[in-house]
Amino acid sequence: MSVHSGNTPCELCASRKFSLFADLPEQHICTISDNKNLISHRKGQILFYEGTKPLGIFCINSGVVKVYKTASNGKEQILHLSKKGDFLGYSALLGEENYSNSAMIVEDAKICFIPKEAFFSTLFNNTPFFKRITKALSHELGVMEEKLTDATQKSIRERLAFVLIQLGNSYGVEGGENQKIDLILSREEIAGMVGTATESVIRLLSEFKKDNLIELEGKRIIIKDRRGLARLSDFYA
Amino acid sequence: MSVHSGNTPCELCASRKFSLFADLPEQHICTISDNKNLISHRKGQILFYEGTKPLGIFCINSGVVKVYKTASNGKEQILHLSKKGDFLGYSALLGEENYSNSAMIVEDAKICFIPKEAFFSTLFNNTPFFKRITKALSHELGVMEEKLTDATQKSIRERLAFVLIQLGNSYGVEGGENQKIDLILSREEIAGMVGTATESVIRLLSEFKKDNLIELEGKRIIIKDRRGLARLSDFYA
DNA sequence: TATTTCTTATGATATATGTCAGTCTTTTTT
DNA sequence: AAAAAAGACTGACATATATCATAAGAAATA
Repeated sequence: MSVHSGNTPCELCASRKFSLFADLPEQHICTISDNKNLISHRKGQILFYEGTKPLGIFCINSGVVKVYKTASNGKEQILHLSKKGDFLGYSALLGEENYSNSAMIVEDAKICFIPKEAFFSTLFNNTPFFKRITKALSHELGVMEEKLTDATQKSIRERLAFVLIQLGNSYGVEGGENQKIDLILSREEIAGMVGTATESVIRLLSEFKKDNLIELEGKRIIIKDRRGLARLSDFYA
Repeated sequence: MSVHSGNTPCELCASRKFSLFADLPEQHICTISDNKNLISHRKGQILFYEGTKPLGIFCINSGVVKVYKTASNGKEQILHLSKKGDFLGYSALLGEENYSNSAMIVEDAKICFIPKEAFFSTLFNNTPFFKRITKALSHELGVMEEKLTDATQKSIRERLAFVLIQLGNSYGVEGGENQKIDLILSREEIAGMVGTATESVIRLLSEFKKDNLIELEGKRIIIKDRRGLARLSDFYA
């Protein structure tokens, strides 16, 4: 974990255009920029732990982070994956609560930490920005409600198919007919995304492979029949 | 559904002290008050439908409302129950999206409708109020994440026990050793809260009764052994 | 009051999925 | 390169829970 203080000011940051900072006025960008800290993280490192006190927010410059909760049986439920341009940890800050979830690096990452003072000062002096943050929060809530509904009403097979489609959308690189998911997740992590046992994921993946829906290349998954997966996931019904 | 325009100004509303409007300054209370509309709703009526456009927020003065999503198999997943003092529909408004869920009256209710203009004007001219709304939103997100984790990692029995405890907390009236849940829900609705089939709820309830955890009085449920239920719901902790 | 409709309840049955155990493979460490 | 650890995979098995069917009870309607 290495600190690059003063590295790449936000004004010039390439991943800013993907973020909620996208159209922040010059003045506020500078407040943020002067206070941020770019840190490099390796796979497996923890960004924050459930139950601890948030001191600022994180803005992902590169890499992938999983945000998850640890259930009482010890298993991880992955709530979402975050990548370039995503903000992390603002919900705990705005909720004035300790983190309700944990975050771990899944793919080596460069992440800016913005202390809460700088974040809040920008937020409370810039209503449009505050609105955008609130909008993002509301959207996230809707997504989570959808996930809850899927979790209780859909089968594991349907949910796995859906997770694969989503991974394809976010991390897919096209190659002819196929779409390769360019992100390495363990089977256990995929199980954490679906909310099931690791063995079930393994079994269903080989089934999907047998049915020519996907291709397996070690840990890598290649989607061969996106529509087939969509049909399976009950996306339209 | 009857309209009582100008009924009980917010200044004098008894349920305001339970709400996010609790310490709004006089001036803003009046903006809200002058624009609101108190409407009486009967059980079964719909407040809003998933997919439609929000035009304002709802503030519950009395009664109970269920907020739910309809899954692709036609079953309802109840996301939460709302009562006196609760706000409804602000998430869709702030997210600038159509309603992501529906709301139906579960117990006859009096509900104020506040048009979005009045709500927004208060929100954007009163940062502390905006903060409180955002705080509520963040909290809701955390609760939803917890529900998702429970849904994937706990058994139906555990979840039902937990739902009963929560219903006791929110709608319980004490009576000696026991706690009567003073809210009439169909078994189907309880199933919707737990995220399971109606028959499973019925079966588990009679099991809980046999184990002397609860008492059944028609649709009404009386909690006899709260600690027993808690133990059941939180097996590992 | 009779009739219809909805809800609760119980039984029989099927099955998806979790758990446990063991092997093989890949990755990491020494 | 060898040893150790972690992860992927497969099989056997148990079971919680969904589904279907049917009946009794309650509530709504005529």
